[in-house]
Amino acid sequence: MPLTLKDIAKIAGVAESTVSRAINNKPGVGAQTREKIMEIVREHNYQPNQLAQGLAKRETHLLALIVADLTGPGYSEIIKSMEKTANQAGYQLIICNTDNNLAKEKTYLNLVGQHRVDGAIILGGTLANNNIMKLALNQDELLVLVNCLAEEVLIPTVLVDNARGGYLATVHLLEQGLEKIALVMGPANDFLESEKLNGYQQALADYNIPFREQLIIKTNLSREGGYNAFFRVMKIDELPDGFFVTNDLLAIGLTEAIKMGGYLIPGDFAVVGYGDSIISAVINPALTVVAEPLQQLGRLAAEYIIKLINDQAIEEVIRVLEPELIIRESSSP
Amino acid sequence: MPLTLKDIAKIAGVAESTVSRAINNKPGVGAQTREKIMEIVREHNYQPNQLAQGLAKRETHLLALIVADLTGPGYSEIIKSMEKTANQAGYQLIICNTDNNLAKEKTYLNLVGQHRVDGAIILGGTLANNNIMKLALNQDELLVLVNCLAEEVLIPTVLVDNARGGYLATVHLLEQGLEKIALVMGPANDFLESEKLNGYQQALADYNIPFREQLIIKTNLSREGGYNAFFRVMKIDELPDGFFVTNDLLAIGLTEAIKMGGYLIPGDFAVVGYGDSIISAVINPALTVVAEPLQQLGRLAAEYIIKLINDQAIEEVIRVLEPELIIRESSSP
DNA sequence: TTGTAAGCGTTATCAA
DNA sequence: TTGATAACGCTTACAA
Repeated sequence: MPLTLKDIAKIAGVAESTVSRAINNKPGVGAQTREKIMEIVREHNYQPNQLAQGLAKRETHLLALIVADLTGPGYSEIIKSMEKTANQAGYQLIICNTDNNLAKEKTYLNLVGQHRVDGAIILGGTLANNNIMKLALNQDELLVLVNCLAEEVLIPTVLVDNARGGYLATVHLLEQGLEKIALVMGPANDFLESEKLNGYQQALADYNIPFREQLIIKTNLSREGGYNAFFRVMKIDELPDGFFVTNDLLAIGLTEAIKMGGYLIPGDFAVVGYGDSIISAVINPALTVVAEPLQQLGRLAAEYIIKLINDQAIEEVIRVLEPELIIRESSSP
Repeated sequence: MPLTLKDIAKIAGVAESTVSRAINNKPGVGAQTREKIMEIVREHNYQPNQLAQGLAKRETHLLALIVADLTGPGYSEIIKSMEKTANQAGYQLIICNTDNNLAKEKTYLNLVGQHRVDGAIILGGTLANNNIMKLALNQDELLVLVNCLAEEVLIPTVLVDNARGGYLATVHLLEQGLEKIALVMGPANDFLESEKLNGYQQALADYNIPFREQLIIKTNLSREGGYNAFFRVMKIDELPDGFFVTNDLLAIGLTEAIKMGGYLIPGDFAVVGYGDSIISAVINPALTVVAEPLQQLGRLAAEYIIKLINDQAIEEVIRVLEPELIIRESSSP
């Protein structure tokens, strides 16, 4: 059973309030008394009970990290940097993996409502907008969104400019002299995916290349999806000369299919992927990719929620980060 | 400001203690009263303040997940399953990324001491045995170890039989008719790595193949490490015919080096890796690997710590899980 | 500068 | 079956 503040007060022969002031570096304690108290605190390695502190101050120093699937691409990196930033400010992150399960998501959002946590960060995933809207509007709960976007309601958000990413990838391929660029992407109802499509279209427009619906392959974000996408595209009348793939798994499948078909990358088809995971470097040839600033994403999200908690102003409510093109072998002639 | 138990009591016209009994399904409340109270609870969507509950009951329903590096191989999968199990039992996981920083590790272990969490799970990493020993011995703190092992002190542990993994990999190569099997591994002071070496040696012994120190390449767990390992091994007098690589990154580097040298896998060199990540399937040719039961690892760890918290007996204090060999192209003739 | 005492929202003990 | 009331460990007016 650890020592309590009361114990320390007794040992020091002062009142509890004096000890409280001393350990919280608050004014109103004589230098002598303060030193004496701190001495005892050190000696006994006293640690305040944060539960009691939380109850009295009505704060937990806990943050909920709500994520649909912890194993998502780049999430470890994002979370690591998030945790680091939060920790430096004295906050801890609670893992809330919703498994895309609406009931679980609701339960977790409730943590915020119950004042179990001081705020929540929602990372990626399709948003159950209703839940979030309720939370954000009806109550004064603190939320930050990362790599996803809420409709109809303004919530502080940090995300990567996926349209820009799509634009960069497509322009890069166009600059290689290619004109028939296929886009292999996930479901278009996913906001992140549709943004990449927008960027793709914008690039074509800027280069006066007509948009062809046939070249857009929407599939599920899996290896098989990528694999089949290639053979689907090979059935159209005019074959593509390059591919922009919006996801790692898709890229794996696609490149396998290309090789399986006896074609060369980038000789027959140039390929640009999305997300700079280890996978893109392992794929042969090494994949040119649009890289997202994962660490920055995590850090900013943590900074945002902590600012919110401390009633500090946030410069940009929707903070958009720039992706970067990393050129490797799969796209150079 | 959410409703409190007091508010409910006032509305129901009963004492707080009665409400407490009712919502906690405790005996000593008349059926009528109970129903009336629960009605009001539902109507107002009352949620008990868990901080206050924790203070009164001296439990937080929080678990610390202490990990050296969140981005470790397979950790997402382990953690996901851990979180699921914990959550089903009403516990939440707090992320504690130590960054291999002893000071941070100490701080985090303190969470347990401060009764900020009910228990802690330590996942992988080199152990600062001193810290843990103190915690486990001096105080009655609750700890579970996953994929690491404490010396000198008995702490409930869940881990994969890495010696068995090394054995399986080596025997598989031997069964292919190979006799000169090189082992590319990380630093031998890492318990997990040295276990794999043990398994390797046992396999050789069982097949009456002499152990040759030359064939053991110890390097850092990186892509470059794997790459250089190949060229180091090519300098010895009698070349190997197969490789057992204990890590994904090493495998990437090694296969690159083999191809760079103009050799074929498995024609010239068979390769077996460790850990069934997506990477092993991407490497060309697809890698035969020793796969670890990641989900089981996470689930059991959570179950263990919860049992510990509830004073339930644990069947095996050190629970050893079996790895499994997944045969792909890199090792078949 | 220091102490007293009332909260924070529960649970638990003991009477009634 | 119920209700007061004292904890739990800390913060914070308000007094002294």
